[in-house]
Amino acid sequence: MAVNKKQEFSAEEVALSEFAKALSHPARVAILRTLAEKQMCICGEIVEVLPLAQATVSQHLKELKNAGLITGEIEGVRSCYCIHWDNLEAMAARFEQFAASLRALKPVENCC
Amino acid sequence: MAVNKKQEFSAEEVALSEFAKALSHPARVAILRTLAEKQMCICGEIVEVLPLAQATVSQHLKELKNAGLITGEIEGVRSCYCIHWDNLEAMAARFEQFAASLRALKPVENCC
DNA sequence: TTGTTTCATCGCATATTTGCGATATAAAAT
DNA sequence: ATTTTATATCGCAAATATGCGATGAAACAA
Repeated sequence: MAVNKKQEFSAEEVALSEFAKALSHPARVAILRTLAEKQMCICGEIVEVLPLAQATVSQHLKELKNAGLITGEIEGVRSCYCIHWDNLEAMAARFEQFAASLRALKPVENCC
Repeated sequence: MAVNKKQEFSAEEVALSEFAKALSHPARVAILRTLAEKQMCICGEIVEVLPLAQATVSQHLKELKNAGLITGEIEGVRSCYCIHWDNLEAMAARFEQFAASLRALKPVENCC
């Protein structure tokens, strides 16, 4: 019945999966890359770079903001989005730690 | 109209987002962790560990298999799932490279 | 004041995901 | 041959995600 069972998993698993979900659409990956490349806060420029309508981009920006990966401030008539570097590093660390924890358990010989 | 625009992004962005999607549910993170911890191919034991029905676990296993992160073989009446270590490392490398590519562009002073 | 610009949000349509009971399948056990 | 066991798949319901046109809101320009 599509009950949400996500909260029955460990906090770490949920946290990792939420970061992963933030990156689970190429538009959001592209937005992060664009924000980094611009070396500055940009606004509607993202819309011009992506093959998506303004409303759709705005929604992806909102999701990245909810995930904590970017910040967004209204500056007059424009909006200024930046990468939240601390949280981005926290996400990278989480992914690395997860990979490392699996790697540490890798058997010498795989059974299949 | 919910047209799928994913293929209008770069191959790298799509590849990263697909790996991310594989990890975007805590059940799938938990399955990978469990497979690593067991140090062996396990079968229905995953169902006992997770708070999900057998049919649901089977579906998550299928998605992990489609993403290339695990292998699955039928062994008599049982199924044997293992982590696909090469592809797991490929995924880890992709995430790391993405983080590194953003990090390299981090400005000395953030504008917001 | 009246437009114009920039962006967020609403409302809708469609697609995909999540979850599970029921059933199918196939090997193994009796 | 029949039953049991383990697992995949089907079919459904509900939830969530994706996409965008239309509209709203707020600053700015005329």
